[in-house]
Amino acid sequence: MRWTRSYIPTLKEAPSDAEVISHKLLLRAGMIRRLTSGIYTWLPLGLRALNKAADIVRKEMDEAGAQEILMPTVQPADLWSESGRWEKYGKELLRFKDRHERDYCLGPTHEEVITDLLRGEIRSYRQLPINLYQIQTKFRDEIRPRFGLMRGREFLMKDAYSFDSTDEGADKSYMSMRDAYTQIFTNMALNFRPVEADSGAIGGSFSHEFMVLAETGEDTIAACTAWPKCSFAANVERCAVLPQKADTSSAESLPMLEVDTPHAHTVEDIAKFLSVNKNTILKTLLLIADGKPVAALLRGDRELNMIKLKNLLDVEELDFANPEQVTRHTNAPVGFAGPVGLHDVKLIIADHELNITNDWVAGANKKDTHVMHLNLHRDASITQWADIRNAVENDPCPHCGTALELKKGIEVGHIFKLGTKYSESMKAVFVDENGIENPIIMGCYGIGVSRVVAACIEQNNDANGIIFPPPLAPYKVTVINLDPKNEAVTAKADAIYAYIKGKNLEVIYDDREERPGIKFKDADLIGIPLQIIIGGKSLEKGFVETKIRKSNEKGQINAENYEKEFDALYEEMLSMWK
RNA sequence: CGGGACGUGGCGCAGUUUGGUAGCGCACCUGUUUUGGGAACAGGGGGUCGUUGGUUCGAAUCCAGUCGUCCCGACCA
Repeated sequence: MRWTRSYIPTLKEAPSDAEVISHKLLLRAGMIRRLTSGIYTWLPLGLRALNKAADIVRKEMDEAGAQEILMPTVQPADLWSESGRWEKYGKELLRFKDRHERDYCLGPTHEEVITDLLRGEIRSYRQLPINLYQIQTKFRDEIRPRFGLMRGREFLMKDAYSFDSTDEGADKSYMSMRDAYTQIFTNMALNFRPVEADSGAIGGSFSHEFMVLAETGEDTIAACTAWPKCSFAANVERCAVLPQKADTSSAESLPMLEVDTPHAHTVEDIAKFLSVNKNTILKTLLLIADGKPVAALLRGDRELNMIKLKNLLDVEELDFANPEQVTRHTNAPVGFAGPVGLHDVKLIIADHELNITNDWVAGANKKDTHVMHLNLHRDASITQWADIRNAVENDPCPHCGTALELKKGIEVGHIFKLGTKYSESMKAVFVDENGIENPIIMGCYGIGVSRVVAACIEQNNDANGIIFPPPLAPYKVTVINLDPKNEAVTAKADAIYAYIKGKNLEVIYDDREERPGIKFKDADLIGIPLQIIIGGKSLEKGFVETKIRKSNEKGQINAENYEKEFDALYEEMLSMWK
């Protein structure tokens, strides 16, 4: 493709509303433009990268035995009522009515549609297993779209759904998708990790996320430092924290003692006021779980993990209590809650880490007062000891005990074993060998294709722009004609361009009548892996210049017999990404 | 939804405090000279100052509403 015939509107400066690097570079490189919040147009260069990602996904899905279909974007409300999600899904589901006042939504995901499709087709176990997927535009009315493509409202997603007649079969389907995903992200030359994840609103029994490691990631993952010997990695949301040995040495501790702590209502304040470390303070958080008050006890320097607590209590809604509720249940303003004397709070959950000592500082449920030497076993009545805090750096790995480290990640893929959640509510059944009707066992598997492009750029860039890995690069090579008015230069550039095109490599030929500086800057910005530069000065000396974007390695190849040298250079560039 | 910031030619910004009829850099058009890391000079085109209403002789500027965008928190590919 000649640059003069393509539409690549690069920008010298990024629009001020772009914050993260991938968003800025996508805009500057002329790959995307914003239409409205969280909704983007893909320009030619960007679309090429997007299609590369989609093609890699498609190839591996087909390889894994899945078959591509295409489902509608607009979905009828009835289906969502059947699964129960019309009520449950919330505002993220964009709803609207047609001219007959019938309710519809834009599909944020397609479990309902695919289940509806297959319940009409599948009768017998002989028709299973089956795995269908699509690469299609999704719409989720996100609370806060941000970071350009990273969290858009409209985005391209690959979603696959597996249907099995047995549990073992479903596990096999799941594992095969896990392998396919690993292959897909490997083929994209991304630095990623599969991690254990929470199954969230989609439901189901277990799931893994695929995380691209990047500083700007919105998720935090806890990974075992013994990698790759131990492969454990989990979203901190669900990373188990193992109980530690109880410390019984201080069992005969001092009697509990009230102390005045005027105006000290944060852990910080109390630590300062009493000159103690935050980890000797016990904090008591009041929450409302499906309308009932719950107290969660944690070490002062820890964070409550709402997901763990929610799963433990098995409730629909879990929220922090508001100040009035706190006052009602503790007889004190916010900041003085403690585990002793919470009469109408029936559920008191203590993080099992609190076992390590029997000497705590805690709130006294009285204004401006705390207690010292609190012994939870002696002084409080704990409903349950459990793992309810977020994992932190250096916690032991749940698999091997080695220290964990925390890393930032961008979620680009998520796989779920759904079980019979949808097949039961929507009556998708089959008849087994014994003539008995059973619900189909399902799995669902997603990849954020447009997010992959953003994540790739987050991971591969420098001060000059994008550094595309060859598998996702819109073009593999760029031929830069530094002086289009110079006949000798142009003849050579044309010839090299034709040669590379003839090899079936995608090549963008910068034939613009611009100053060299502009072309160098643009080539770096759009991140094409290999640059071939033809200019008057070097051509007179009998060579053309080359630059590998990733290593910034500059070289030259013979201008007369460039074929072999080019081929070798191209291979060298590819090997840098292996 | 709560908290914060912003809205002025395509992009980046100044001007708003203290009202007087819109400016700078980049980009664009014409010409000349240039031509190896975002050229120089000269000339030129383009803006209902997000929008609505109010105050005023006069509003980008003051007041009120409204729309939009971005950032920080609960969601998810």
